[in-house]
Amino acid sequence: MTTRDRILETALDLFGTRGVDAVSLDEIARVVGVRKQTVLYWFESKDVLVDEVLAVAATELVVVIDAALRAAPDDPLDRVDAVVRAVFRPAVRRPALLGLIREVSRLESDQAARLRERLQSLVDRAVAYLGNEMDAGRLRRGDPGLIAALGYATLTGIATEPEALRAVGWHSDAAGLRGLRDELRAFFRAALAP
Amino acid sequence: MTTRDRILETALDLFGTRGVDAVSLDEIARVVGVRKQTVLYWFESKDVLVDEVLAVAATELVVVIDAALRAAPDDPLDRVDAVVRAVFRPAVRRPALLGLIREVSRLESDQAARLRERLQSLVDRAVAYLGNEMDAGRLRRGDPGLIAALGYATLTGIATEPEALRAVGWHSDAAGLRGLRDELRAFFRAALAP
DNA sequence: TCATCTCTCTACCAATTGGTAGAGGATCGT
DNA sequence: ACGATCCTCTACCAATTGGTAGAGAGATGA
Repeated sequence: MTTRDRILETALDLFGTRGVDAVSLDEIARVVGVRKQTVLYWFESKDVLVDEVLAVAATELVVVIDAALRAAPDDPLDRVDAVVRAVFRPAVRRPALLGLIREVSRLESDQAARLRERLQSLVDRAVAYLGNEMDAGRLRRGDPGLIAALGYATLTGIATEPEALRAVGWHSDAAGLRGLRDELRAFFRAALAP
Repeated sequence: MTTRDRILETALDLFGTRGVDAVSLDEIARVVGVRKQTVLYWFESKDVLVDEVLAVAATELVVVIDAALRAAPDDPLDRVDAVVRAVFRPAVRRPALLGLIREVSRLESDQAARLRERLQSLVDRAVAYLGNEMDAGRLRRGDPGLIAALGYATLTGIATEPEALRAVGWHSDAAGLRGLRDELRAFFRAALAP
């Protein structure tokens, strides 16, 4: 892997788990095994680095979701289920991914705006889809936009806050992961069923 | 209000909306209208300040929830509903409150540990209650701990991420707030009904 | 061989960080 | 009038921040 890619990956992990502001270029460089100035050679400033990291994260997310949807059956509950399963795996294995998206999107900045732009079409498609299925009576009636936001909040929240799970006695072993994933699926099914 | 209280309140707002690391003592002092050294007079270090702010936030949350539960009817769906309504108001009016709790609890630190300690009894009570009501057949069966975590994730997520709501075309006016609150209640009802 | 391009380095910078030292103005009970 | 205590101030500090300047090693192509 090139130095550039290693910097991107390391930055994603550090930014996502500890926050953009809390991670210095020096620290990223140290983890990669390089000097800070090498980081600044590849990315002209920290802002640019953050932007690129966000682009990587957003793309990764879109790809995973798209792939899951292409393979999913027709029933909307099954399709929601497919998305949950698809996002769940990278989310818990790499909490930094959703963590970073969440952290940045919460702030008001140019970066947040660009990130939102990159994910907007995904959001629009999801909202339109939910609306259609509600009209067809295959999903519980409600505001499609708010339902989508609630789903996002639930999934992102649970994936980015292992501490909350630990507080209720959950363990992140294989059985725990399976249990969590299935509980999450049942939760969404119950919440969305007509 | 005393200087100390104003520092606490300002710190809660700033920490909660922008993150602990991103907010300097200088900035807190400036907003309060005082010098940084005055902040350090009242709180011997930034760590101590963070701790005290967390204590305030945790206490506020516990008080609000307890009050709502005391006034709520017996049916578990109604009780969940009461908690949602009670937390919803301070959460959207002051996103910093839940935002701070979420941000800190996500990190692994002594502060996170102390915060968890302060909220643990609340969590334990909620989990035990959910378990009992499931046994009584008044709630959908599931892992009470995970269900509690999912509820927390949904509520906190939606309250701390206005950007996600904006992405689906939501507006934070009076009608929007009412709509969101009701959608949230319906979501939980559907997700938890037996 | 020479020049060029890619990549990483050392050395430095101004600004900001959390924190210390200690002076001085109020307000208090005596 | 008095010292004591409470509160905020100015002035400073070492460490860290993001960023600049420019040298030099190593490969590549002519």
